[in-house]
Amino acid sequence: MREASVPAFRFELTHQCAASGARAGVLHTPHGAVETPVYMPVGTQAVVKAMTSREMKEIGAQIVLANTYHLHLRPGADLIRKAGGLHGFMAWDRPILTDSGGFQVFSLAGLRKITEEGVRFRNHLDGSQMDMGPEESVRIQEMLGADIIMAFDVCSAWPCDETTARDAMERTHRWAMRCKAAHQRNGQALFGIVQGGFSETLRAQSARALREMDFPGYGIGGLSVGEPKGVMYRMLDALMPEMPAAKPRYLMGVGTPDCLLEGILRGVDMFDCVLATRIARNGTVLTGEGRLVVRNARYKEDLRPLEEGCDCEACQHYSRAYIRHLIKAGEITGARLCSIHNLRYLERLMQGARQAILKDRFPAFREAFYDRFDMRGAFNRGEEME
RNA sequence: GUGGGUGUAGUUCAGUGGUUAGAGCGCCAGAUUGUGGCUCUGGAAGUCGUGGGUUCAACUCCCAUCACCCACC
Repeated sequence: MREASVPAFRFELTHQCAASGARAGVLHTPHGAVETPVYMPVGTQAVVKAMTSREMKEIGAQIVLANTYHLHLRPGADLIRKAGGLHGFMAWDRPILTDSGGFQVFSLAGLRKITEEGVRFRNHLDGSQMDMGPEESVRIQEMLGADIIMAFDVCSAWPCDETTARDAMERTHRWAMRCKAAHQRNGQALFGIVQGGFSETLRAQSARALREMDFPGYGIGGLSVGEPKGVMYRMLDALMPEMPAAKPRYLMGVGTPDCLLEGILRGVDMFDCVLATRIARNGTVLTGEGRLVVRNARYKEDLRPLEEGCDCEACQHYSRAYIRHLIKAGEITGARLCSIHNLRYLERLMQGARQAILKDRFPAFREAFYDRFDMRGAFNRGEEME
């Protein structure tokens, strides 16, 4: 018997920009609505590093990620289920998305063996052996209780020959079917994941295959793994026409501010990325003018905020000189303030994008971003290889 | 005053006759895209206390001297 009290997952496409492929919508979940396009902060271990759930709310985060592999290893899904699922465990009453552990299969290469059945890991904490497959991943994700869960997929590397990419893609499709068959939890949405390496043909083929399986939403995986940005954009261009308009599209692991806008331009609704919080902990922040390495000596006596006009706690109360001092001194609060700023920066960027879409002015918004944002340096990765 | 010890990179120290003297930390910079990351990579930096001497060759051995430390008068 169905639990009528659990609202079903639903995506509402609110508006499509008349001047581009950019979309604005709303994800309706058991824990409330998420306005898209959305950047989802990553909280691998049931915490966005250095942040409390209350602070995440103050920043305006609508939804956060957690990771099946990491939480299964420690502290274990049983404990989290007993604690009221991830929502209860981490005191976060807004939506949560869990990644399946598929990406860990990829990033822990060398410590694992993949077969059709699943993956055998040597876990990175104590080296002991563990198995994970589509059914196991879904079972754990049901216990964790996120609003959106991801299929257990096979991610191929960059560069990658077409045969390897095709094998990974086809296995991803078979595993997607198995995830769907295994998934039972009411109200929780299971997203399939598009793979296909760096072949436009395979990407389109993967999107079609997933569409036929009829998932409530679709991840786009296997991108932003080191390829030039132009390659990633070509893959998006190739697969997007095959994606059902009525379902949300989630570009996994992206990214930098410019990549977010390029994704939105091409019709992506959801993103996640560790970049903002990771670079924050190493003393780098994002601003409308580009990246600012506040750790650098040039900011030693700079009493201005990280970014003029930013409404975040760091910018409202503290100077670059102070935050640099904290970072240099290894003080935790330095990492916290940079994280708060970067998360708030991306939140504001996405809000701006959404407003522009609703006014059919997304291309102009994107142009205005590039006019100010300094793309020199790291954010140019791979472009010279084009 | 006597005896002993120590003086080498910003700092703490390795280096005891043989190429352009090393390390940790610090400093400077770079990296970071579904987090194995308070991480990783690279760089700058020393007339080896000073002055003599021995030697083909001295951070290294000898003498003097200065500074600091310890012990004893």
